[in-house]
Formats: sequence, structure tokens, C-alpha cells
Amino acid sequence: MEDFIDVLKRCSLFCGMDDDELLRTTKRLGARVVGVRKEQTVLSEGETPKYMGVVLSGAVRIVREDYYGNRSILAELSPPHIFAESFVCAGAERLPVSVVAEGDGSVMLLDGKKVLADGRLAGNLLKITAEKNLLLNRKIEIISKRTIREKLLTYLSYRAAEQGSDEFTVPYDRQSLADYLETERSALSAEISRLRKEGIIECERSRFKLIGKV
Amino acid sequence: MEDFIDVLKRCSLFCGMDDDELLRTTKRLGARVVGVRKEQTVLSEGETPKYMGVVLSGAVRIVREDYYGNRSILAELSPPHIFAESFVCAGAERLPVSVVAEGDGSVMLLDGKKVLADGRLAGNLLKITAEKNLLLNRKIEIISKRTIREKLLTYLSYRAAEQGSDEFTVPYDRQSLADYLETERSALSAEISRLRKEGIIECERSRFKLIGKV
DNA sequence: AAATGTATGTTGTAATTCCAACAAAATAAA
DNA sequence: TTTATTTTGTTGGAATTACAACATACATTT
Repeated sequence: MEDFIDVLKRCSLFCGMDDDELLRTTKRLGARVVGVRKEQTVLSEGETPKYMGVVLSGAVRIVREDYYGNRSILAELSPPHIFAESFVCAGAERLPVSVVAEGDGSVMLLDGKKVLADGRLAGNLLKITAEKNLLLNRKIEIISKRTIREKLLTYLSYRAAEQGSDEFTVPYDRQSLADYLETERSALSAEISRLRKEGIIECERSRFKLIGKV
Repeated sequence: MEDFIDVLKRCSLFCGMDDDELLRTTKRLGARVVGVRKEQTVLSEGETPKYMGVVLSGAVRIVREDYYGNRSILAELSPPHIFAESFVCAGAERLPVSVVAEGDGSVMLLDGKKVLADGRLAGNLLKITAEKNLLLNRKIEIISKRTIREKLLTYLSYRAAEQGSDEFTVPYDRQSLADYLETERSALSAEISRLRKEGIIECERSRFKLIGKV
């Protein structure tokens, strides 16, 4: 736990706690740090939402897959983001998504009930679930666009804004970006090519640049 | 306010309060009951999220419109649902959606800061925002399906489950249903016709029936 | 360096959706 | 009832996407 104290201090769940308080709290809650390997499933769709987690290193993806194998990525979360907290707080019967490690890394798992029983943590959770809400709203805004071009440009604009520059990276390779935008990889590649030819974007792998009209 | 005490008692925000406590609380918060007319905008996209609201009668829709006039319906909320609470709790700078009255009705508007300052109400808000999260997740599941047929059937399955019957209604007319499914009205109508001809559904206006294979 | 595997780009065809225009049905108003 | 108005259904062509198959580029391993 001590290894990740700096990450945990940046985590909204423990907002306002000093080192000592933080260590005592995680200990009292019986928090477990778990190492995860690339592609490993941390929590599975369908299971009872018992735990909420904190990304300590690496990154996790919130994903869902339908009968036809269409993978859908809801979000990629880097440290010190929290996951599965909404399903615990809402008392959902089953997890509607899976949590999968993007690469090797580690997460902290917390017993949902114990977290909710702690007034301080429960208070912090309100802001967290509300912010998660904004993220989902944004994702809906993006994928409700009718063409791949619009979806992509809307998404890229948000990334640019987040990183405060017209040059920025995206945490996805082409397949994953397609899974996030809810579309086809090859069609996405083709659209990126067209945007490049038209001088609207520059792009190399996961590095993009939005070319603004002067 | 007294007219709506029964609605408010069913509202999760006031969970666990008796009549007297409820009236005192709303009074203390300076809650205002506002009558709304069909199509009237209650809160506008872009404004600062200052208020959260409760649907008292009628229904409201959470909507967004893009530059091309594509209307997107995120949700339809009936009494005693709450709206705009996530944006207040997250401290968002601008409202990313509008709230529009579906028909004539009334809503209660509450000052966001005052609600958050009340420990009891803030505690209740956690469950509410988390549940709103589930709704958004569901909406994403629906619209991430690749065809209108799949979107529609997924949505209808949820409605059937909610109403506990394979015969059920939908709170939208064709245009609104299309706006919720993020697709075209005419294409949706055509798909409904096909599903009907194939014996997969029965449908008359906003009343649907899912025909299960025997 | 060669071989293997993975990621990305390209292309043509089939399927689906969009869009516009109109027809038919239902509802409201006169 | 008759006339508007709104809602829903239908249709054909244009636009877009999905899908499959393959080419190319890049990375990793041996």
C-alpha cells in the first residue's frame, strides 16, 4: 500500500486525508492491492457488484461485449481513477460491464459496503459518481453523432481540450478507438486517411493534431 | 408544495422524511414549484448548473441538439424523478443538455448549493447519481448496437422487463423514439413494419408486444 | 537478418441508414 | 362533417458503414 500512497492521495475518494489517515483507512477497510497482467479481467460482467476499485498503475478499460462479439469500450481509466463505484452505490444486482487491465499494472479493491459505511468516503463518492456521469454524457454525445467522421472529430476535440493543445495523444490503438467510437476499425482507418488528405488532421499512430482553419 | 407532498415522499432525495420534515426542508431550501407548459424549456444547455429539479407532474425530457438540428433525447423522466443533479454535484461549468417539458406539468427547483449543504440530502444524492449512471450505461448499451433493429429490440426488452410484461408502452411517439435511439424516424418506422411482418413484434402506436418464440 | 506476429491502411461489395418526398391514418380544430 | 394539422408508414436513391480480404508497415523474437 505504501508504494502507492502518492497515487491514493490524488484519488478523490480519499480527498482531504493525510498519509497517516489514508493508511489507517485503507487498512481498516481491508483494502487489497492486486497486480494485474495485460488483458486480465479484474471484474466480470454479470457478477454481483461487491467491490469498487482504484487504478494504481497501468490502466483499466470498462468494456462490454455483445453476442456477436462486438466489443464496446466505455472508458479507459488511468491512475488514480475509481471504477465500479456506481454499481455498488446504486445497489445494482449485476455488473453490466467488465473491467479489464489494459497493460500490466495494479489496482486496489475495496469492499463496497465498508466504503459506504464510512461517512467521509461516502461523501467523496458523490462527486465521483456525478463526474462519472459527465463522462458518460460525453460518450453519448460522441457516439450519437451519425457519421464516423463526426464521432471522431468530436472525440478528438475533447482530447485536445483535455490536453490543452491541438497536438495530443489518444489512449487507444485503432481497434480500441473503433471500439470506443462504436464503429468498424477499417472504416475508421479509411476515415482517418480521408481527414488527413483533406488537411483536417495530422496523425501518426495514436498521436493526432487538429489543423485549425487560420 | 402541499399539493405534491405525495410525490415528494416517493422521491429518493427526501427518502426517510415524514410530511412535516419534508415541508420544513423544502421551505428552508427555498424550493420553488414552477408550472411548465408543453415544450417549455426548464433549463437550457450552456447555463450554469445552479439548480436541480424534481418532476412533480407531467414529464420532462433531457435533450441535446447539434448544429445540424439532430435532436438527441437522453431520457424521459416522470414524477418523482430528479434532474440536473449530476451537473450540480460534479460542479460542471455548463449544462451539457437542456431540460424540456414533455407536456403541461410542474417541477420543483432547488438551489444546488443548499441541497449539497444538507448532509441528509447529500447522502441521498449518492444513490440517485449512481442510479442515473446505470440509466446512462443502459442508454449507451442500446445505442451502441449497430443496426436500428438491434437498438429497438434492446430498448423494447428493457421496457418489457421494467413493466414486467411482454406487452407494454413506450413514453415516446415515433419521432421521439427515433431521437432516443439516435436514428431516423422514417428508417425506424420501416424497421418496425418489417419486425411486424416477420411476427417478431406487435405494435400499435406506442403500445408494443414482444412475441416470444414458443 | 529472417521469421513471425501485430497493427494499420486500402479496396470493393453488400448491407444499412439517411434523406426527401409523398401517402395514409389519426387527431384536432373549425 | 369538413378542414387543417399531426403522426405514422412507404418508397427510391444517395450516402455511409460493415465486412472480408488483402497489402503494407512496424515490432519482436530467434
